[in-house]
Amino acid sequence: MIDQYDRRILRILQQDGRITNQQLAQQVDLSAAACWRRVKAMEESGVIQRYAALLDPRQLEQGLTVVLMVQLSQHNRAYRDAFETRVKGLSEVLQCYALTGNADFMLRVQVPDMAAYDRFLNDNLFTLEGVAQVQSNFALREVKYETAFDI
Amino acid sequence: MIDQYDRRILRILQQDGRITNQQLAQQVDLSAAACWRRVKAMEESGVIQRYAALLDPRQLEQGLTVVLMVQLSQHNRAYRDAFETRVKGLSEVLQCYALTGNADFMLRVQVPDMAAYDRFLNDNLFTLEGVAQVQSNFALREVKYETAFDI
DNA sequence: ACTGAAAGTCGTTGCAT
DNA sequence: ATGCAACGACTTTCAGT
Repeated sequence: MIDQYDRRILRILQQDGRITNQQLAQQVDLSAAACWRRVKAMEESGVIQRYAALLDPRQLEQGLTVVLMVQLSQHNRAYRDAFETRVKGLSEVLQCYALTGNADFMLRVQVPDMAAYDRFLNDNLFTLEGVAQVQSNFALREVKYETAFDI
Repeated sequence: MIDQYDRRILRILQQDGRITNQQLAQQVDLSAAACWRRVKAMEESGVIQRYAALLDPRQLEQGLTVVLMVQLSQHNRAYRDAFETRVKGLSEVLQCYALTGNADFMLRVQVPDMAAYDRFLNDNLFTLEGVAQVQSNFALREVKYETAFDI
């Protein structure tokens, strides 16, 4: 089970995924070897899923964020699976959740500009059977973007 | 400016933020020193914002994801700033975007369970002046979660 | 800008507790 | 589970192109 040492390790790694093992060990007050073994065990068990560099989309010409609410026309398995499989394969879709409420799915899409978004919709979403409604909400501002949650 | 070498470096770092500089250099076909300087320059300029370990919320008792749509009663600066400042300070709120469309904001909140979400709403959101409507959409499933976008 | 080499630091394993 | 010690691997800097 995960104990307080693990939690402290995770809290730090969420904020700095590239901290050296030695520094990490020092901060959580363990020997380097003990700390290292704990991190490896959590990578193995999937508690730590992966490490990522987080980039600035605006500096990389991917500055348009769109939040989409999608409704399917019927809630059968075929439409749902087709939609989810498509979504997983689209590199513009960074996040997708199946939701309770009016909309069936929420998507976050990251594209360079409106022209690219237009293409994205026409080529990838409107071509899908069973997509009844798509509401596009454009991000005026990113108020907060955090990957770290409470542990 | 960012060139093709930088792009290749970024693509790899998005997927594996803990790759060693040596491996990275080998994969992009640069010497270790050249690769290292490019990475440092991109960290300096903010193209690389930070490195993060991505964890599994379900294994850490933070398994309830909620997508909130929030409307303010008036669109003046005071209400908006109060809301945004509050949101930035709440560790349960991992993402928040100011949006076009009916809702003014979309929030993604990560909590352990419904009881915690109830507390979150009552303590942090309903206490704010100027919040006219809050629609909570609970995530049934995480279809996709990606931090990497096209470069 | 780049490479190659040098020096210092770190990761990783084996062993003992 | 842990710490210590050793070795190989890696990061980082610097001189030279």
